[in-house]
Amino acid sequence: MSLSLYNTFTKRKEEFKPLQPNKVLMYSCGPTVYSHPHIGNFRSFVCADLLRRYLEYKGYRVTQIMNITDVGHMTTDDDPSSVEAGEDKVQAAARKEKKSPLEITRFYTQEFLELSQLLNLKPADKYPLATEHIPEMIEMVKTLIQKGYVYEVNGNVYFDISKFPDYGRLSGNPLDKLMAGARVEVNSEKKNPLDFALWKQDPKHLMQWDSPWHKGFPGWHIECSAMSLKYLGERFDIHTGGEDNIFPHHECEIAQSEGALGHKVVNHWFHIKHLLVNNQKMSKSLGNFYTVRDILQKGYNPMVLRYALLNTHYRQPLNFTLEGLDAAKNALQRLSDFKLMLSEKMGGAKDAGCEIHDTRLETVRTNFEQAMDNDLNISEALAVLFDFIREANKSTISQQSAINNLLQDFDRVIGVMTVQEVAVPPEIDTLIKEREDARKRKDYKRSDEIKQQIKAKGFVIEDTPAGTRVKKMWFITEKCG
RNA sequence: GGCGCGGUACCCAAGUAGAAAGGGAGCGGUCUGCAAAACCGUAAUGCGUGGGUGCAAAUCCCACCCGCGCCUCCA
Repeated sequence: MSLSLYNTFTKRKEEFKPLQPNKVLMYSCGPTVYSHPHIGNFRSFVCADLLRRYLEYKGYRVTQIMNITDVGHMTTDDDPSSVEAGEDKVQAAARKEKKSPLEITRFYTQEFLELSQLLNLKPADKYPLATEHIPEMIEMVKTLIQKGYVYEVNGNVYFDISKFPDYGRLSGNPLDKLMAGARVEVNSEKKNPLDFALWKQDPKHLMQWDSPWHKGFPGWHIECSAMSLKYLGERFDIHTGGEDNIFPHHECEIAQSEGALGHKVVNHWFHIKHLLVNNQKMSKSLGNFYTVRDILQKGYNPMVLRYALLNTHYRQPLNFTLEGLDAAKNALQRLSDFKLMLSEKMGGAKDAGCEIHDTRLETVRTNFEQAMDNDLNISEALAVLFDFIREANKSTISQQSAINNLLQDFDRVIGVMTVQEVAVPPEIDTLIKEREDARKRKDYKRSDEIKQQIKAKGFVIEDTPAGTRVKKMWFITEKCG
């Protein structure tokens, strides 16, 4: 079976064929590290992670590079109070927080990596920083100058898009229409309003590097071209990013990389749709803006957030709601309870009788793979899993290990079942025994009191035909109710 | 104005021509000291609206109505 993926460049689903057998070179657009990452940022990282994990599940060896953008974004965004027109986001944050740009980017890079780990993202092979690759960027700009794609005005270096006829192809934007609808142009230095900066000079900018042109700093787009070339080479398989990157960022990247190298560089463009909150764009003024930390502080286990971000197809806008987060929590609880049932070797319904055979397990696996092969249809894949769980819950289970292997394999892809097993603390054990005694005496009042005490400590009591069982409340803390 | 995406039950969400998946919530059961878990039953005579093509349409075509994204800040 082969994987088919939608390619933004061709606007079709295509069979995925790596450049080299069994190997995939993947570049993921990473964060700009100037503030706390929000759940929308992480949707695209989680979806890129899902793609990577599924490729690995299928036996590819994946090399994944994720850039950290720590310089260069221009901004006049929806928070105008904090950012001056044309100011770099990192610089604006530095001014606002009264710190140096380096302190800012280090802090938020660290936070990004911590959150990535919490959300069970497989670490990229390398997280190159833009500011540590200035020489590579300058090299590439030099090459572009040699090849005649570039012009220089007052120490600013621009890419001349008229030299690159394919410009606009990725996004499907006809250039004349783009110009017709372009926002007010403030920069009269450019030959064409769509020309974009490779190198800028601005004496007020806090971060400055020497260059053959003028002391200054790189344009945003050049970092991905330079760093993907350095770490993945002249051609690579997949480039991922949020849909907002299609234009202009990735369009510019294609122009730079292909201009410099003289051939196609990226085979497959993989873009993740944005998420909405309560069917509206997330924004601070609407009060529906959530950082990843906001969600975790509400008491949700990071796996719950991962599941919620994952469970809608990546090319579908995801409507994020707190209700949806609770649904995700309960779905994970169901998965978790199923694993518990398996580990306790308890059959399901007493009158079940049906047995699950190995051939059935293979069918489940095949169905899961077929769903994922179809452009990562995670919703269908999860449906296969949940159908199986219902079936297994009412069957006689005689081969726990085969089922466990199946679950583990699925979880190599979805990555949500990895909560650490924690031993039940002795104090809880004592309480359980005390409760057992109370129950034997039929002192149910006392028994229920103890149950409450145990719950307050984050564990749930369940009396099963096989005895009393205690479960850790994994997915949400009491704080959230 | 240009390019593109979406509107499927109470909520989320698959399905793109041939009997409307799955998750969550609710309700009714079985079980239980009570619960929980699990299981069973229950939910769209219908897939934004109006037309059209087909033996057959959520699925194709046309029009319209909503929502969203991008058009040099954005994952």
